[in-house]
Amino acid sequence: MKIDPTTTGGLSAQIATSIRDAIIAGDLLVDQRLPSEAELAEQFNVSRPTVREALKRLAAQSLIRTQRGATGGAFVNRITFPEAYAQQITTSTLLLSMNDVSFGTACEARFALERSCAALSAARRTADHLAAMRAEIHRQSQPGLTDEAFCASDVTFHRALVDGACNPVLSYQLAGAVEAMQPLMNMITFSSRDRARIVALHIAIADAMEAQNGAAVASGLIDLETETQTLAEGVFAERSAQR
Amino acid sequence: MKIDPTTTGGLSAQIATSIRDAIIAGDLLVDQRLPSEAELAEQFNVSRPTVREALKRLAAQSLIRTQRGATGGAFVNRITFPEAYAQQITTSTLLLSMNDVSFGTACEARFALERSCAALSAARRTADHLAAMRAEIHRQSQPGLTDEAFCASDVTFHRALVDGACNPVLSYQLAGAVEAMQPLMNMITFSSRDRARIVALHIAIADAMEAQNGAAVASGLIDLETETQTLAEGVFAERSAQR
DNA sequence: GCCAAATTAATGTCAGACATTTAGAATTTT
DNA sequence: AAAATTCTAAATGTCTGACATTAATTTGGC
Repeated sequence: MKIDPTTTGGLSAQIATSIRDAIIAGDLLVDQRLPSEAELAEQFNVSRPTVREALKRLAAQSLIRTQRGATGGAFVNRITFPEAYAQQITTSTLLLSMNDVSFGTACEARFALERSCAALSAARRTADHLAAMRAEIHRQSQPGLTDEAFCASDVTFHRALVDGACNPVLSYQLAGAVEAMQPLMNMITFSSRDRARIVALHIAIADAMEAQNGAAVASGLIDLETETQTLAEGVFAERSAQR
Repeated sequence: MKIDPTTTGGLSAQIATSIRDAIIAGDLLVDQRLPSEAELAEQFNVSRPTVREALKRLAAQSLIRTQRGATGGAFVNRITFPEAYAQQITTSTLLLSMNDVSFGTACEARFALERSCAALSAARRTADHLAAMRAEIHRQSQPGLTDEAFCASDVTFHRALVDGACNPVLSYQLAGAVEAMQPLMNMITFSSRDRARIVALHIAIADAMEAQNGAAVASGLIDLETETQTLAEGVFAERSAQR
């Protein structure tokens, strides 16, 4: 495992890249122990702090985990779905908030992706998924709910829909798309009339899920996207008028 | 900016979490300079190496960038789409390779997601997107192409299709799904007959794109998924027979 | 007034030490 | 002999202090 001097960013970055490539290439298998920090320092001909910085970089990406103690050390980590979810959500959220992506573009992407699992979810959803969706609809109907709580419930509703496809890969890929929209949605103030319309659309989708009618789920999602886009346009028009 | 002692994983992890939360919450804006390492060390009451480990963790997630020199320091980084792509692809690839996700599950998710942009891509694709797809089809038809090169070209073809939707958020979300499949596809050996069938399906999809017929693109993708799944089943059946 | 050299402030790296944790071996006790 | 306890060793976690490197700024000379 040698370092490639063409890669930039300092020694610790080069070492991190070197180890990461070894993991991706399969030279280091899951749960395999890396050499100790002192040994790595000797191998790469750098000091221990430099090695440590490299290892922390890898730990930040969940590529390794470290364990203290006599038999401790750095181990190649099996990335779990929850870990991958969390990373994806963080990255997606920041990507949207930092690149002034328009609401319309993000919304379009989100609903397009979500529609992709309509058929699968309708076919495979369990009673639990349906119950989770109904529960969120009930919560959304409560008066006195803050806008933030309403949005959070909306996210939970859609994640239940996505999870209904019973495909963990699909759930993972969609986690970022669904969750990253929440900050954007939070910018919107929902009147009680708006909420009623959204709840009605959610009910229609849940009904379609109950009937295992994939086409109806997809069309319900289209209606919901239209409603959301219209609502957002109104909000943004009002904002720019105030200026 | 205080640290939360309940978070686990050592001081550097706590400090990294604290700064990350400040960035996500918007307390630190893009391009804003963080205090110097020495100042952070004083603020958090830790030593400089500990602060540095925390900063390296954030740098690994592209949350900050560092600059040397008199006016240097750590700056909140604007995550670019290419950076986000790279992270997503790494995470997705490792997630699939380390969790023995079945080929069928991954393939299903990938094509479901890709179909989600069929309509948009058909409607908005430029001549460039179409040309890129045709170019890859031509490459795939070349005899003497290695399986790996064939798969790589396949990925490029599909990314061109996805990019045709002209929605960067969609492209980003799909990058992981499309690219992470490549290692799994590489496990398959494509006979020249297999390749011919795949190329024929690609041509059908490209033709549909040229005609801006979204439904035809979607149905072409369904055919391609069916073909891919059948092909994979054959390969895996043969492998298990050999055992 | 302009160009070059010194200054300075920051990150990058190194060396060595001590603290802490943990598994396993050695020892003592029952 | 078995079980509980203590000891030991190996590893990560952290601290201190120093020096190297980089790049903007200031200063000095022409």
